Amino acid sequence: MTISDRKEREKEKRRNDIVDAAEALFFSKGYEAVTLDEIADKAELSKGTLYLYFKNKLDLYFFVAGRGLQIMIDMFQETLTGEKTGLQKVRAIGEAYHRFFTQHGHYFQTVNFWDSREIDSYLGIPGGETCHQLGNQALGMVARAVAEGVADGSIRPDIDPAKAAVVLWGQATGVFQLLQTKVEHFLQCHDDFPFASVEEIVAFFFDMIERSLLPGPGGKA
Amino acid sequence: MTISDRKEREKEKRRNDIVDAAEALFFSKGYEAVTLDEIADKAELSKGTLYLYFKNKLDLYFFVAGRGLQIMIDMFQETLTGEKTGLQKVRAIGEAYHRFFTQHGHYFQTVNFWDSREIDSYLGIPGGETCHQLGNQALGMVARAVAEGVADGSIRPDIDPAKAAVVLWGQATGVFQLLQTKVEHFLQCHDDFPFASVEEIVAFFFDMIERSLLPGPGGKA
DNA sequence: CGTATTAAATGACTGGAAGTTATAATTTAG
DNA sequence: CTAAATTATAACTTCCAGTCATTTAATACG
Repeated sequence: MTISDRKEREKEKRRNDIVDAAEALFFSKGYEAVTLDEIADKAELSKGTLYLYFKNKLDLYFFVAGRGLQIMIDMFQETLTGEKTGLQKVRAIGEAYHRFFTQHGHYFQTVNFWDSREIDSYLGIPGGETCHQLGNQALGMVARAVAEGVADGSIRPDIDPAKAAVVLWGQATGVFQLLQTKVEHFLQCHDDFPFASVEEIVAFFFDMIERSLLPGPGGKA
Repeated sequence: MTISDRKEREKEKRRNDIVDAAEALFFSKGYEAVTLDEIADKAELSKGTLYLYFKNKLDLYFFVAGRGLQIMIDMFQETLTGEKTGLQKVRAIGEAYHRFFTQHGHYFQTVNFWDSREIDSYLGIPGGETCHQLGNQALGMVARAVAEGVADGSIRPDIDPAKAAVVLWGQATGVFQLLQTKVEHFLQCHDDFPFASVEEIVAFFFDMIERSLLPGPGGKA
């Protein structure tokens, strides 16, 4: 079926072009400020056509988020090559997540927009389902790294990998989100918050995490 | 000026009544699904009148968030009574934040909606300004508790209170947010995430935090 | 080649919601 | 009791997501 295959590929490419246009606009103006007419314009298509490829505006936005998640996962994958202890892998993922945050701030924001919604609100929408799956994949990578660390002794044995993955994920996301929305504020309030840089805070955060995972006194297992 | 005082109070009361109506609707249907006509209806006022008391829909929503923040701060205040070490105070605030999250989930969500926005997007809106101020107040309480802990030796000395406050706040918010939006999912996926309860995760989170603040080996100061 | 059938694209249209404003009602002051 | 000022109203405007009848293009077939 080379013929319907080609059509399939063309359709996929068209879909991709639309996401390209949408992404540029979303990144520059934010979700609400962008209209579908604008996107259609930029994609050199009519608005009606958009609805042949996406369920609605949110679905389209979630496709952008899906791209972000894929980039993030690829960055995780890359960083896991080489010999590492479980703890080192956890740290590597954390640092990759931080790189994703700094190098792809717009994607981070978009992913967060998806992630901060109740599950029910995006299951049933194609783009949302994709995000859901990719999100689980990312969380699974963290859980696996923690499990390895418990196995090889680099992480304290009384830790449940699944629980730890959820907590680590929430923590990192929360810290990055706070930094993204409030950095200028913190950096400006010299009196209350005399920070040198965002990196300083991130370094402190990673240090905290490592301390809490390390085997040592107080292990309750 | 008892006369303009009374007017002032009446205006304040009217404003409060509107927020009451808005809050009920926002809590039951979410921000986007609520229309100003509905709110006006419920408040037994016309839509135009709402604009005499609030700048726009978002401003009104931020006033609800402000209520939430005030409740939260009051809970923090309450929990800080009695003799406590700095570390105990940090933990107490953390637990109060958790209680706020469980007992006032709708407020938590509303506050989060505000908190996850860039500063510029809410400065200039009265409700947003209020939230901003209250948010700083809450963060300040955390920073002060950490500082006390460093002073009394219950927290390791190489910690910068301001930095720690930001990180702790981000961490807790991120974990709670993740739990709020994804609990059912985690509790349902028995295979990957065999959780007994949300409390278990929260307990684990608090344990992690305490470990990372405790004085002990590895202190780099 | 030319015609019929199917698929893809269009853009005018609809419904609904945020925000405005001219007018009316009410309250205050003299 | 009347004039001025404040407060409330609801009809109106604007804008945008989403729909659909129609047109255009692609494919299959005689």
